[in-house]
Amino acid sequence: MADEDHPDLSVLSSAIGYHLRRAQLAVFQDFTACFAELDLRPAEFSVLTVISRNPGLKQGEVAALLDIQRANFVALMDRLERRGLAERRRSPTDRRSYGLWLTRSGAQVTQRMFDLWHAHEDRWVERLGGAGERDRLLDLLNRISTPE
Amino acid sequence: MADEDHPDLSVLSSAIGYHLRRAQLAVFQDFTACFAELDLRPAEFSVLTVISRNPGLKQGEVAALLDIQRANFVALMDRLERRGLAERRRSPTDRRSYGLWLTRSGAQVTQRMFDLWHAHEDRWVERLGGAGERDRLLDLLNRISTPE
DNA sequence: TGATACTGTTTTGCAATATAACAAAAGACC
DNA sequence: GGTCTTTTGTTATATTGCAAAACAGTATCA
Repeated sequence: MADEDHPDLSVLSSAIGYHLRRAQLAVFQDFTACFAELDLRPAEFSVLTVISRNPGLKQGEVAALLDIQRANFVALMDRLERRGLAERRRSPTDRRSYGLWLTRSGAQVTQRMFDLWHAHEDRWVERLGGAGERDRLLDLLNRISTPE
Repeated sequence: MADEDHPDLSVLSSAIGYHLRRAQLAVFQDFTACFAELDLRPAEFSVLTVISRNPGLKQGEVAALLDIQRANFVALMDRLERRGLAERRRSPTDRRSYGLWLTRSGAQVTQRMFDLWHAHEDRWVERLGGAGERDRLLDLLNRISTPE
């Protein structure tokens, strides 16, 4: 039992999932604030990143890489295309599929995006106590999210 | 640029938010599977936990503790009440507010819930490499989610 | 050729979350 | 005591993220 002013949260305070959710929320909120200037959501950030590093990848491949359902990926890509950041180009060998590419404007935005991202990321690294702590965190998170 | 079979995800692979999201998703999916037997979502788990440890807390207080909007808490609590797990009792001193309590049946379910939870949690601790690693992870996550 | 599998798409539903507005009640202040 | 403000639970509504089913066009393969 807890006293009046300081409720007992001890069970939750040792729950991995509970803390993962809170941390993820904090980082995503900061992300949204940082990228308000470019009006980019986390999912769009990751899509632009993948396309910029791997131009020409098929739509379904990008979706699978990011664990996004093909069906949900459509509207996401529609928006990037409507904003002139990325485009679908018909595959010359497979008329069902599209390759995804950045537009010239999309490449510029992506460059600015990476700059913003480094600033965002650096702040969190500092808060964690340095790159070493960041690596430790990523290692632990990978043990959780890597299958098997 | 990346080769065909192994797309370059290096930028994302060092992104804290990206890995937080993936880890949180993995843990929550496992949570859902573990608690299918009791048909409890993560939010309901946390509410039952708080009420069981702090019976009589006001509805708004529980919501605030868990960072749940008062408005969204209503339906959540409605469901727990409809299932006979928890109940609202009018405060004797403030006719606007309710104190939240577990029912007898709710207390039993909560006990079973904690058992399931320990099994769920232990699996993840083992996967992390022991309680020491778990504590290290929680410490890092707290540095992220704790304000300032 | 014909059966089967893949690709992008549409539609739909559910759950989580956020905001605005409201009535009832409490508290503050003169 | 009577007004003004704040709190509490609630309703309604919109948005977002995510998942499943079904479909048409296309490729693959026996």
